[in-house]
Amino acid sequence: MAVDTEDAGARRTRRDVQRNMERVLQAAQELFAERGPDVKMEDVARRAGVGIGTIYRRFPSKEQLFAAVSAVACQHTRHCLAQAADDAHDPLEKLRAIILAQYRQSARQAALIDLRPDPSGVPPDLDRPGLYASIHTLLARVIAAGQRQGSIRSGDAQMLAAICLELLSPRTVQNLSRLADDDVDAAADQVVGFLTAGLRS
Amino acid sequence: MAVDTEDAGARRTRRDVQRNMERVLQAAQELFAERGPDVKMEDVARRAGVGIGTIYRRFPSKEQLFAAVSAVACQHTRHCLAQAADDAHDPLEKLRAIILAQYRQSARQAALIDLRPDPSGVPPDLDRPGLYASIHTLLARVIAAGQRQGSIRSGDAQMLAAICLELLSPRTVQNLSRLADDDVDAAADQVVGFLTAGLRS
Amino acid sequence: MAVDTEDAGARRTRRDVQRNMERVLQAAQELFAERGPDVKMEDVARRAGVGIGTIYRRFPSKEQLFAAVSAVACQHTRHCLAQAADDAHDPLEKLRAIILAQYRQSARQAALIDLRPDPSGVPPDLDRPGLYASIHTLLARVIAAGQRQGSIRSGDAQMLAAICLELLSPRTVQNLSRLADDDVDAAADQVVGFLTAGLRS
Amino acid sequence: MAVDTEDAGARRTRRDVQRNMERVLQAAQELFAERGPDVKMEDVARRAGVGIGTIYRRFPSKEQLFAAVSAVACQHTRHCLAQAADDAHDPLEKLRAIILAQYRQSARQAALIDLRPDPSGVPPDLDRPGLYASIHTLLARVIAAGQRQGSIRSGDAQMLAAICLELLSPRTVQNLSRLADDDVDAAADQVVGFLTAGLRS
DNA sequence: CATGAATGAGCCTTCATTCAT
DNA sequence: TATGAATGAAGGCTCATTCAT
Repeated sequence: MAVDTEDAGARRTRRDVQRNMERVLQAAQELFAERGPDVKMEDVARRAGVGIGTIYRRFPSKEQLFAAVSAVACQHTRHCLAQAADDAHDPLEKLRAIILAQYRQSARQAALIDLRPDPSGVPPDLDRPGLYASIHTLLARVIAAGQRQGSIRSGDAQMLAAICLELLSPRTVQNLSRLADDDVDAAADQVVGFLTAGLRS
Repeated sequence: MAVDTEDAGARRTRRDVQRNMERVLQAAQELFAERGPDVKMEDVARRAGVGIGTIYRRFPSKEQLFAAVSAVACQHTRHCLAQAADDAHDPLEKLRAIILAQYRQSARQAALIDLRPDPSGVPPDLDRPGLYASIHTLLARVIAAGQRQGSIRSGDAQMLAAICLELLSPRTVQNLSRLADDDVDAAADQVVGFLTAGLRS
Repeated sequence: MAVDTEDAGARRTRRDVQRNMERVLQAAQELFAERGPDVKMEDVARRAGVGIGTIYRRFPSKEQLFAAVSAVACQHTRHCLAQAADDAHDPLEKLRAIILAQYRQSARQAALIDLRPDPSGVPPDLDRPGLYASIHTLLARVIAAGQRQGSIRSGDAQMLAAICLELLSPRTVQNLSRLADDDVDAAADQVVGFLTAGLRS
Repeated sequence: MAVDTEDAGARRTRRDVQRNMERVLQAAQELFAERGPDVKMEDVARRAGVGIGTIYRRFPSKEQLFAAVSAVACQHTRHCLAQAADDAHDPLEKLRAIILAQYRQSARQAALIDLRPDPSGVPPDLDRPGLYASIHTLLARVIAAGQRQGSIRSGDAQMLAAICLELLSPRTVQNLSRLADDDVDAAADQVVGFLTAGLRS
């Protein structure tokens, strides 16, 4: 029984810790998305409902917290986009699904991650380069497949994929969604219509 | 004679002042473009070759310096784009010219200004909203004209204009140019091809 | 049986507690000696193999832990030196024994305590002043005895004792031992020779 | 005249800056001596009568301020001791002069620098190692000279010099001076008497 | 009683802004 | 008027201490 009690205690503690870290990541994600990387650590702590020390226990610096947030969001994004691509068979349909996935995430308040290469290239950002490469490759393959089967007009698939990526950047998603009265599906439809018109052969 | 000397001094001073301000704006524009709005005022001063005090004499705060840089660049951009629109008669040609103008500016090392609305809306940015509105209106009118004459496919002209604007953002311009081996004309051609395909009816 | 069990448990617990405290004192002593008073409580806890909470249960503050370490080491040092003084009859021999005792402690990795008065006087250090006074008195008496019997040259016994103490400070012991290739007996011999030459009448 | 005025202005400014830095070094020296390296930068600034920013303008970190203080004091100390050694011809007299110099500095409130090797060896301390080596060499030579001419007893000159250095450490100087009712000359005399008795052949 | 996660005051450092020269 | 030294508020981070488990 003593053993059981101890185990339960240990398990409970660990669950709390786990939940605190999730709260921190969530708060950081929201604030970074809302106000950029210049948010104060204290603000992150406040929104997470913890003390600053708690953040620093797991993330030794602001930079690393930012990187962690980025990594988490990246994995999520990659997963969503790959999933969307898998769920459709026609290349144009795949593209449409990918775009809708990204636009709908903003409606779900899920953090959007910037999928574009960073021209300044300053922060290594852990997984970001890998993410960019994999997403870019994913899109380029889908487009190339469409070109081979004739449903997408010819042209540099790399460049066309890059253009798609630009139209999936967080700010673009937000701007276009806002212009469509926050009806992300409408915004996505416009973009999809535009893209497919622009890509179709 | 005393008067003459003073006059000469005053005139020279005025010319120096003028030149100093131009240097400051130039330096600020470059640094803001290179490293974002977090550059230090001292760095701006150093690159401009003046003391910090000199900057503060004309621009009472960093925010206002930033706004001034923005305003200058905006005016330039608006001028270029309006010019490009005037020089062509067919709506699609106008669009093509506008896009080329923006892409070529980055090749000329001229600072690109972000023409998109800022979703965070944080900085008042003096002239920016006006610029955005006028550019957006310009594009929407060109597109609407194309729709009326049948050369551009139907759809929400506001939204289509917004999509165009997203593809003219500094980072997009840089990313796509880089992907085309810094051949901005090639990048612009791809985008133009894409846009016209996407817009054409 | 319940009683027996509880008793056994209590006894075992008490033994554990005892051992934990010894470990904590040992770890603190080592770390204070190695890295000065700026060691982190967490490092002490880690080396002791306990949680920080365990330290705070017995020592309500870092200062008190430091004082406790000091007190323990002091008692040990005082014991060693008094012992050394008792084991010899000739005053000069007593001194020699005292010095050797202090130098050999450093070779045994035993923590050396600073026997000198602290000019800044900052930390109350519980027992330290008492220790200093008693050691100083001990040395002064040994020297005065030597002076009375003529084996030590005349002079202010207080001051001569103070000089001896300076040559017994931890850092001096370490520096001189190191210079003698870590041969503490050789270092002690040099100091003893020096001291006895300087003290002898 | 304009030129003159400007020059005067420039010179005056530079003099102020110079004086500020001297104040900072002075304040830092005093506080480091009084309370060790854990003083707050703000306290240094307050005692120097400047803002913290002013300190950071010249000394990019606390560590570097500390190093600068150390370096200044070192040069002064080395100068004093070398001077003292030059002013006497008999080796024993040289030693006496060196010791008096160090003891009298503490009376003059001049910062004493620790001339001994640091067993922990942690801080690089800019010039300190060089200082230690040069002082140690100086003392060893003086002692060796005394040994050659017979006025100092034989023994390891390196070790004897090290013992002298220990008796010249700031804390020793302060402790012994205090014990002699702050009569540093008396304290120095005792140490000199002790040393020469211990060194004389 | 032991644990170690959480806390937050406090320190070092930066940088926008002011002001004496 | 131009200069750049001085200022000090603010933010990142540490670590002694507390407390829920």
